[in-house]
Amino acid sequence: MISLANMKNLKPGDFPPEIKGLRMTRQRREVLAVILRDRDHPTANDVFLRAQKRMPTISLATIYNCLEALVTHNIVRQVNLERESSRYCPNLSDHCHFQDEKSGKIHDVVFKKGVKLEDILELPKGTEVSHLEISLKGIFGK
Amino acid sequence: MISLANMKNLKPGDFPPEIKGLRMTRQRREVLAVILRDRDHPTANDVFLRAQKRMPTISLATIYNCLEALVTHNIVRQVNLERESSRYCPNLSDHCHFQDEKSGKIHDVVFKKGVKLEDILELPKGTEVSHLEISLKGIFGK
DNA sequence: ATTACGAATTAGAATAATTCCAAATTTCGG
DNA sequence: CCGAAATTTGGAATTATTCTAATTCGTAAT
Repeated sequence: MISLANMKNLKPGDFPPEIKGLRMTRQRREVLAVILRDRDHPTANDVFLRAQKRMPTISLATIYNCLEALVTHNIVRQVNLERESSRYCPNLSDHCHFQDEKSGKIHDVVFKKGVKLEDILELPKGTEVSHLEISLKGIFGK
Repeated sequence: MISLANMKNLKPGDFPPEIKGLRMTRQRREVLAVILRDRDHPTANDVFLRAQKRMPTISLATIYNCLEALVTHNIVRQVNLERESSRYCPNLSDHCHFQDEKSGKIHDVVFKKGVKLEDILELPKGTEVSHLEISLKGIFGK
């Protein structure tokens, strides 16, 4: 599992073993470190501003490139809420997203144990789900 | 219930009674008629192209204005799939959307009878859901 | 019916997020 | 260490959507 701890002393070439076919660059390492550090579902621009602190020459285009690479390699998940800009999330376990209308904060929400999609939805025989996104908005309790 | 049939001879001022506080204009009537006619989840631009056939002077800005009015009055539902442009759906009953990767077509999918959100998700006490969107992608069976 | 006023329409400009481009740089296997 | 292939970069381009300000329209009250 990739964690902030593993990231700290990562050098080029040190990509965690589960990541195949993805070159390690300083920029990708930094983008991933930013996303693992504060797990607050930052936008590409948020990531850009944070990455710039430690790497002042990084460009926004690179942020987008890195994020795309991390997303297509299933290291990071892209989260789309309504028409807002995409956000990025290092939590790879099954979960959905709840945006609190008061604070704007996004919370990860997990499924109850044993819940299966086919128990919930009327899907025709032979349907294959490759992608599922559930997003909620409202007042988040607690 | 609003239907295409009701729409046909609608004159200004003839807005269906369940719609309060929304002025009836030729443009809104046409936009609504387009959405009710082919229930294929058109984008704003799709609606524009179709509305233009019967109303050649209508502008895209008006399409957006009308759609916004219809959406905020709960006459039409706005559907967001990934980063694509918004689509519009006249089906107001609880349902979610499945985009078939082969055809690109979007299918309405309903919940199994008796399924409640709180049975599915771990939501903290006091959570109030004001908006829920579930979207799926894959191969749609049948 | 006519009026008046707030609301809606329009074309075009503006914005925001994201993608594209082409040149310079970097990574990494051999 | 070398070289091919991938990546980074700044800036331009694109796309969906929103904004603006002038004109027109819908409707409630006369």
